[in-house]
Amino acid sequence: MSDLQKVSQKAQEFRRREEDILQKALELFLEHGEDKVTVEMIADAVGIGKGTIYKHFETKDEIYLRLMIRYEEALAEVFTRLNSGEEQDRARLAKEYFSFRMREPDKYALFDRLEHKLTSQTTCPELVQKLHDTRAGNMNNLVEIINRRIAEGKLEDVPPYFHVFAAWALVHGAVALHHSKFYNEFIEDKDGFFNFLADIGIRMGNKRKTRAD
Amino acid sequence: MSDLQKVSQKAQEFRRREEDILQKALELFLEHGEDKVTVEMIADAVGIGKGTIYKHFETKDEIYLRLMIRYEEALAEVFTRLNSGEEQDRARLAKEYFSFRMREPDKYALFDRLEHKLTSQTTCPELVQKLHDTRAGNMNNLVEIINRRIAEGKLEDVPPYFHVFAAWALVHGAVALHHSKFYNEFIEDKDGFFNFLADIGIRMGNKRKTRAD
Amino acid sequence: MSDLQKVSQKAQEFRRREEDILQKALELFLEHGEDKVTVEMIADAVGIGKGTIYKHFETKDEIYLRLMIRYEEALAEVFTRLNSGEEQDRARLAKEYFSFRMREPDKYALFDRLEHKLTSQTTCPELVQKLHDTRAGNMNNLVEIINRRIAEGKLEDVPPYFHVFAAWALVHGAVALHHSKFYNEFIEDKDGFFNFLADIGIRMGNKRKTRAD
Amino acid sequence: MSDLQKVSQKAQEFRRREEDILQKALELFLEHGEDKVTVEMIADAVGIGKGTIYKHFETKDEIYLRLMIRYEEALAEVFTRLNSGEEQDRARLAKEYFSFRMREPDKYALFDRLEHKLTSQTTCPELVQKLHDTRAGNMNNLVEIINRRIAEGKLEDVPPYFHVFAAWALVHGAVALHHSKFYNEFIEDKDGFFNFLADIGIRMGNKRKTRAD
DNA sequence: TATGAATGAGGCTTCATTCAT
DNA sequence: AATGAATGAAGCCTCATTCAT
Repeated sequence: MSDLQKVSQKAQEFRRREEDILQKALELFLEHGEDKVTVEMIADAVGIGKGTIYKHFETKDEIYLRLMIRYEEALAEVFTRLNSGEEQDRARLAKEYFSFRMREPDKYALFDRLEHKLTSQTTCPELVQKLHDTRAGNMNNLVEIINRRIAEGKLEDVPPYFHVFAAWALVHGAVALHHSKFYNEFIEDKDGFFNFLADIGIRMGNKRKTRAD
Repeated sequence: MSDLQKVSQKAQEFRRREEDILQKALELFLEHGEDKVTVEMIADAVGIGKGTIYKHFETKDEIYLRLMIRYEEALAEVFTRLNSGEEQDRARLAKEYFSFRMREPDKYALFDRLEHKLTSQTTCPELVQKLHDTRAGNMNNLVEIINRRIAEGKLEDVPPYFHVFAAWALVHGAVALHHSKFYNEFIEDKDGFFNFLADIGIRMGNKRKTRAD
Repeated sequence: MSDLQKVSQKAQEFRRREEDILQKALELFLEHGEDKVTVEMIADAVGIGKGTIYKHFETKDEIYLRLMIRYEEALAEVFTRLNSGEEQDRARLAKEYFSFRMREPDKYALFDRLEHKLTSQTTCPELVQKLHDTRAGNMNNLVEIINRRIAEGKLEDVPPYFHVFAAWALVHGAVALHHSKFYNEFIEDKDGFFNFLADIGIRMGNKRKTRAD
Repeated sequence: MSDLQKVSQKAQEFRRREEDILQKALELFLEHGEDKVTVEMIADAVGIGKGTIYKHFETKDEIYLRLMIRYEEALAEVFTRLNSGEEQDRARLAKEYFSFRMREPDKYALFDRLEHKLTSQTTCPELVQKLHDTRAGNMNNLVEIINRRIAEGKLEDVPPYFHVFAAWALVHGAVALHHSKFYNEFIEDKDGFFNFLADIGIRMGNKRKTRAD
């Protein structure tokens, strides 16, 4: 094997290890709550030394941020995949966006908390920037789709982000509901309820049918 | 002044101080995030010693819980006040419930985070119980109102908590939206957007008008 | 009632309260261990305010010391009572001394611990002095008795405090044994064992019978 | 030096440091009393940071327990060493046991106090277990020896632990005596006294010689 | 005199981060 | 690059003692 190959192999292993760290960190955050998870726990879970973590990430906050970015990037991937496909794929885009978020409510809630934890920080401003950029990209994708559907007369003619955020809010709320111990006790027919909710979501931005329609 | 008066005066001052602590704690939690606020900071803000805090609350967690309970109790008060009034007051109840929550989105979000922080704890189980009881009471009030409106044919005939939670979810989402730095940047016409959202909220559980209607 | 009577009655009540405090403190120390008992707990047990304790005792250490002194004084009383009586009473003195200590092993152990806790302290030096004086008095009483029995040829002719401390040591050891969880598990026939021990105690200072005797 | 060697050297140093901590802690406990010694004081004495202590011991209590176990293990070593030797070595065993305990009375008294402090605790139950196991082992060694001497007719024929605990009690008492400031003042001829005591100890379980013997 | 709210020094423990090997 | 022992700031909580009423 040539030196070049060796180097590239090492680099690859290094990146794979980064994956491992992020993956295990995420699992631990979800299982125990981010506050209870120490850097040492993560290192142990990956099977490496604590110091090694700091070869990959400057601070624990960076781990948080990287996870958030990955989440947002995974979302961008959904868009990319569907956007390059057929017409009907594009139609499914908005739906995919929300189902993506609702699929793992705990994870979503985790990122929501992390968001708050990191707002007032100045560490890694460039990562914060990247996160926002990725989100902005995803947002633009959505807005574009909404715009088309407004043009087609299928959605009420308000600024497109109205629709996006309304849907976002409903999803966000649904997620919060989903993992609230207290409220959960009340909902017996969970499937029934979430169908009801989805139904609302679908109808909610629709152009109101007047008698004249 | 009689001894009895003195005693009662002291007790009153003691309770007022408790108010002070809770009030300042809340302010600090909202300003800096609950994790960054130490017991000493709260004490300093109130202008008392660290130890005094512990005459009122056994644990920092108890401060969290007491704040949550107060919030829920304030809500219960809204119900009590309106429920004892005229018919039109009762009609406003559900609306009040949500406007109450949306009025101070940061506070609402704080309590949402605290909820998560305290779920897996066993400290002060009796306070946790109290919190849940108060909430259950508030919930029952809402359900009752919904039931009447279903009976009047104004709302779709699904289990009443479907309506409650759907609305809850939307409000929750709207709140989250409201204090998310990122999404906030996008929304220029905030009033317009929240009107749009409120509109959806109002329509969303309505009985669907079929052509036959 | 005259003013003088009132004053003396008040003084009496004050002294009775001191008794209460010491009594309850002792009970609590025995029940929970002196380290776990706070001044507030004592005040609550007596049914008075925390500050009142400090009208009677300058520090918590003083409570410790006063209890130790009372213990030693109770012992002195035994001596006084028996010493003023008949000849056979005096014969029982030494025995009484030790049975006094063994009657309440926990109490004895408590004072032993307190002794250590207070050694290096300079607070209340006059009380420490008093404690030592009382003890010295009791010791003298014992020594006197031992001297007589040596003179009668019943005990080995060594300095009298040899006998006193040897017995003291055995009693101390027996007490320690008595409340040691671990060793306790081993001793099944407790009565048998303590009889065996008492037997040794009785014989141990006896003049050794040589063949010539 | 190979990696393996490096690792083992590190591990060795780590264990040596543990020794240091325990040693210094013991010294400080003996000098100032365990209650007055803070974890920080120990760290300073060893010349390390406070946090490092907690890499070795989970709790201050664990330090206490480890010291107690070491003490008991040192005792077990005495047994092992002598038991594997000649017959006359075995004869010295019981004597060694007690001289071991009496050699450092302060240390012995310290462990006695610690015993009391830790009984009602549930922290480190497995260490408590280990302590008790080691003790039980030592106890069995002693009992076995006593049994033989009873069989030889040299000791009174009572359950063997009667002898063990009687001797234990005497030693315990002697130790307590030794470090009691007060009683110490009285004993002028210390060597004479302790010889007297040892003499008693030796005789005390002996089979009583009757005239018929 | 009696009270008990207030105090704050001081203890234990945690854990993100550093750094020598 | 990988390690993990070491660090120490910082947090929570306790409680003997004080003092104004």
